[in-house]
Amino acid sequence: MSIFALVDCNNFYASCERVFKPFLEGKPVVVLSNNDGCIIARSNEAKKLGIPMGAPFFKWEFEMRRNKVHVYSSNYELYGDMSQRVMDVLAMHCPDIEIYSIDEAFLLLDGFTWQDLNNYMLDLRQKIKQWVGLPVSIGFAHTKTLAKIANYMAKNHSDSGVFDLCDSKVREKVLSEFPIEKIWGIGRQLSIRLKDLNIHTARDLRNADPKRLRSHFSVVMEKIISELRGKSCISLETLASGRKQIISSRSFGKQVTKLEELEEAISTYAATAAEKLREQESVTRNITVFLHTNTFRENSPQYGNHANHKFIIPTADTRQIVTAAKKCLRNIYRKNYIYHKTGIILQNLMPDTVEQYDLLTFPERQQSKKMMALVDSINNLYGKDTIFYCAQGIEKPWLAHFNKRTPRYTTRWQELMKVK
DNA sequence: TCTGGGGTCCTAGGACCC
DNA sequence: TCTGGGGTCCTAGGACCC
Repeated sequence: MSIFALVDCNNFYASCERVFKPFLEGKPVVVLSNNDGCIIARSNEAKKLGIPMGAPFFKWEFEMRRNKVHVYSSNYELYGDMSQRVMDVLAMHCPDIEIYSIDEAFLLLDGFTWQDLNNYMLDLRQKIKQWVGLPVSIGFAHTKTLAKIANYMAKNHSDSGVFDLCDSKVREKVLSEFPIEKIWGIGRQLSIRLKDLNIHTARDLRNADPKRLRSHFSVVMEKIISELRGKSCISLETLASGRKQIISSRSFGKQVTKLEELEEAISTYAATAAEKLREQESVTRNITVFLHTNTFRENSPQYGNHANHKFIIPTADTRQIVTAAKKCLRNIYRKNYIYHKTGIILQNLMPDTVEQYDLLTFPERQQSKKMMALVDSINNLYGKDTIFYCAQGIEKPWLAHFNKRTPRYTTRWQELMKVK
């Protein structure tokens, strides 16, 4: 039987802020989303104050000030870099690693069973704390779904920060008390329907009839049951397989009504998406552009729409993608609305090596690739947006704001920490 | 003034083909 | 005048995840 570990950083964004501000240790910390809109990360102290995940900042501002909560805008560049450092340490300790999200990774420990896994994981945890400065929790078990549960236990019911769910007696006890809505893949809707069937705990679900539940729900539910039984159905996806779609969108930092501003915004997002596309060495065949007003403002007139463009020859050229995106935007733009958000989705991605040559466009395509490679290399060397497309705008009045962002200590020379 | 952003997978249903 | 059955592909929408 295989053994999977799930390594998960504790309160990742809040912990990243603490690395560079040690005085935050033991104090409540929260991190906000774009535009300082919602609370998206909380330290344990902030959780204890009852501040919920995803709550709008303005509703909690007073309460947080009263409790001296330290509030930061999100600093994705910093978090991305810190994440990379954690993943590097993990990769040094286990060759089979799947980076599942910015703060989580699965490890396949099959080759390590000759030693005491618990000690190996304790040591790994200690090294990440010492070398990167971040606290992590590690759970391990025979399937990924069980490893998720083990990780929950490590985080909430273990002093060491490591939890072993391989032992059948321990597993039986944990599953019998583990609520279904906390199981990986069971969200709000599914847990309501499962409870109607008198299934309340992970043990109840494990003991249920997989075929019957498959007909009630879907093949996903059948897999979850197998995983709970210790039969691995969800394998480790070690290859960076490349995304199947790329989205780039943001809410605006102010009210936007003019087409010109929307065009700048969509050009900016299109350029970002195209960069990501080239990074994973893909081309897109199909893009969707959407825009909409603020659905929370029920009293102002609402409008939302989307438009599609197909490329005859798949592309990763920012110029083509920006042009197509602007064309889509003009098709769906209507005057006299206050817009809140626009964005672009690149779909039907394929490797850029699979080229459908066209006798006439071949040379043009080679030029395009060279041009884009040059732009990317300049921006990689000297920093993002060293050169950019005029269509993206210069002043960008529509840009989201981050009023409480900390310096990007690890990725910008100008923002390097100063020691006095 | 102020409510995030970026993903995946599955299913149902329509269009189309033979 | 009548109109089956099987298959594929695509899209929209729902549910979930971090």
